[in-house]
Amino acid sequence: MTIKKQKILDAALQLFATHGYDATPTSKIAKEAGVSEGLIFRHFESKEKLLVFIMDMGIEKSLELSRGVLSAENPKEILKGILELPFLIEEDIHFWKLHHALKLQSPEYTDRYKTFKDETLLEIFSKLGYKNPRSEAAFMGVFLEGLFVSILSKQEYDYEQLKQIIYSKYNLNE
Amino acid sequence: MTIKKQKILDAALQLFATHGYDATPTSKIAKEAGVSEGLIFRHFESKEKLLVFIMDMGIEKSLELSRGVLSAENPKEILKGILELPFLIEEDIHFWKLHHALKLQSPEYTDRYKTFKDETLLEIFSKLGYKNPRSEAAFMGVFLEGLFVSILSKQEYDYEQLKQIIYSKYNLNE
Amino acid sequence: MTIKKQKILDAALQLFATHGYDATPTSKIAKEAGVSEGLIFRHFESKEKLLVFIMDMGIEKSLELSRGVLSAENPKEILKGILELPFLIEEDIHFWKLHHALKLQSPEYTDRYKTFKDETLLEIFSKLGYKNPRSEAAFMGVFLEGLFVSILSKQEYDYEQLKQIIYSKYNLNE
Amino acid sequence: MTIKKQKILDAALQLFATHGYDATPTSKIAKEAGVSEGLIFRHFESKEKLLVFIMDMGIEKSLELSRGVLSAENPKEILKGILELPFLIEEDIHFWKLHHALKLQSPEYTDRYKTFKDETLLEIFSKLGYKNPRSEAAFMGVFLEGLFVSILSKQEYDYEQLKQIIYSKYNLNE
DNA sequence: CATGAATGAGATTTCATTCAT
DNA sequence: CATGAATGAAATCTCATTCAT
Repeated sequence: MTIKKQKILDAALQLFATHGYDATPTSKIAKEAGVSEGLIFRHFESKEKLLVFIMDMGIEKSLELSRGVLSAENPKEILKGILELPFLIEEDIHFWKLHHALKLQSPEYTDRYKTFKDETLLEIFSKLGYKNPRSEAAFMGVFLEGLFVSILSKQEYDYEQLKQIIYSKYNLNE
Repeated sequence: MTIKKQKILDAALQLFATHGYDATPTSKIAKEAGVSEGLIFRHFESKEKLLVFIMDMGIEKSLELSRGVLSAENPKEILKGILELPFLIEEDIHFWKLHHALKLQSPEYTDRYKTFKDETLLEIFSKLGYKNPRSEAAFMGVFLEGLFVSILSKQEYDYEQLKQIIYSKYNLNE
Repeated sequence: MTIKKQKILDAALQLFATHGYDATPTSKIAKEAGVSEGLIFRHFESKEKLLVFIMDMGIEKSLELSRGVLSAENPKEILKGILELPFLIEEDIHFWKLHHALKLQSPEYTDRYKTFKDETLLEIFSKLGYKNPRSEAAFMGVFLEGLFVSILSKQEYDYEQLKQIIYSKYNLNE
Repeated sequence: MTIKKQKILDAALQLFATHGYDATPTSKIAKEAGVSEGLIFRHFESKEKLLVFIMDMGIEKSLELSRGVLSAENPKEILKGILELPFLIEEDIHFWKLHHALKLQSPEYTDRYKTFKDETLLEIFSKLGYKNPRSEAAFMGVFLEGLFVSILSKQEYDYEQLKQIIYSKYNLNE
């Protein structure tokens, strides 16, 4: 990976996240990256493949991070870890903004992560012995989704108290 | 409102929602609406003003609907009503998809609704006598946000059970 | 057919014929036609479809002309007519230059005419009662091909004498 | 001549012949030759000089071949030899396809061969004692041209019979 | 001799917008 | 009110060529 290729990736991610994929011309990416416009196409063939590359990389990284969190032994620890995940997006905020923007209108770019998330939650609550794990997984899925969006849109909630509500619901404080 | 103007609005909303504002050319709107491209500009001046028109109309309608729900006397009834709101979007699914898509990347089009929602929730939980209404409002805000997104993205959860979790949390079943 | 659309066709045919399809940018066509570059694509969608349109039109016109010549009663008159065809290309010289240029490298644009020509020659010599009509058709096909190319490349031959050689071969003089 | 230089020549000739000079990017030549794009320019300076090199080489080879054929003593033998020339192009089919493609639209690359051909034919028929050698040369020129094109475009004629027609015309069977 | 990253000019195409009818 | 021809700016993409290694 040459420096310039990396600069293109950085610039593209930031611009796609901030203004949207369709609203971002390759000329702007090139300028932001300090690179000729042609180089984008030498490295990525097309604007869309650049997007795919960015999404694949980001999802791969996220999956790795998530798998780390989920490798804990104690199921309650895993649940605590999952609750922390939304707060770990800060450093990848651009990726997650883009991810979120694509989710509804171009789900093909984000499906891989969605599948992983759904399956993981279901597994967790099965392991925890809930009699209706599917229902609990749904609740957590919905709540986590809302948490993600709230953090992404910089809602100024008291997130510690929010977490407490979940902690007491699942007896995570003991 | 002539028939053709309405057709333009319908086509634009559907296309903006499905593919995104930037990814939708006016030519496609015109074709979908069965109308000449020029007519769009005669009625709405510019593509952006067409978007603003659509968003304003949609938000107005939503506020009206919400105000209906919120006019109930009993605060618990209001809360029940709020919980139903995410399920009422089905018929305005295009508007809400678009709303959601704009929220993060072009918040200027959606701020009016957001402000309304935040203030309303806070007021409800104050009325209900919670000692920390801001915190409960945050929880419900986050949960509702997740619920919206889940419904928008056609997640096949068992939403009745989900509601029950909230119902028991706030003793809405009595 | 608006005037400008016709101007585009004229300019494109002339430039494609003179410099080749690939060597002719649409910007040059637009300038030559006195038209905005975008208009080319409004009318023809793509540069290649513009080429197809030109070729189809030209072939249609040629087939019509040819059918006129071939409608004579007397088979010898028909043969005379065929021999005149290469000399009728002067007014469509641009089309035929382009036709010739595409024949070997992009035969898909010219096949329709080729098929017509082959079948017609065979039919003629069958009607004339030659015992080996296929062979005579081949000879005339080859000779006509050479004649076309020679005229296209402005070879300064004495074409009257050339015709005489064929006339005496097939006894067309009596 | 290094192996790689030769590979570039082979690939370029094949691609120029098949798709045309303008339609062939240097990147494709490089890929086809299994060579870096830069190497093309190290060896040939520019794409156009590569074309010139190819054409000059090919014409030189053709002239040599032709001179062999024409060195026969008996003028009728020479004529027979000339009639065979179109059938010798099989092994240089790519060169001749390219030659043919350039003839009308970029004659500067092919003039050398044309001049040679015209002068040679005239000389032959003068030596053979025809009273109108120019006219016979024209006829043969036209016929040969047609023969070349027919063979290049893989027309499935019975070429033996075609040759016989010429053989009897010039009493070459004696 | 050879590579491959990089450029910049230009090619094709798209698209919001204008305007005469 | 409505059309559709036309524009011009900008978007995506291509490609011959250069250059450091």
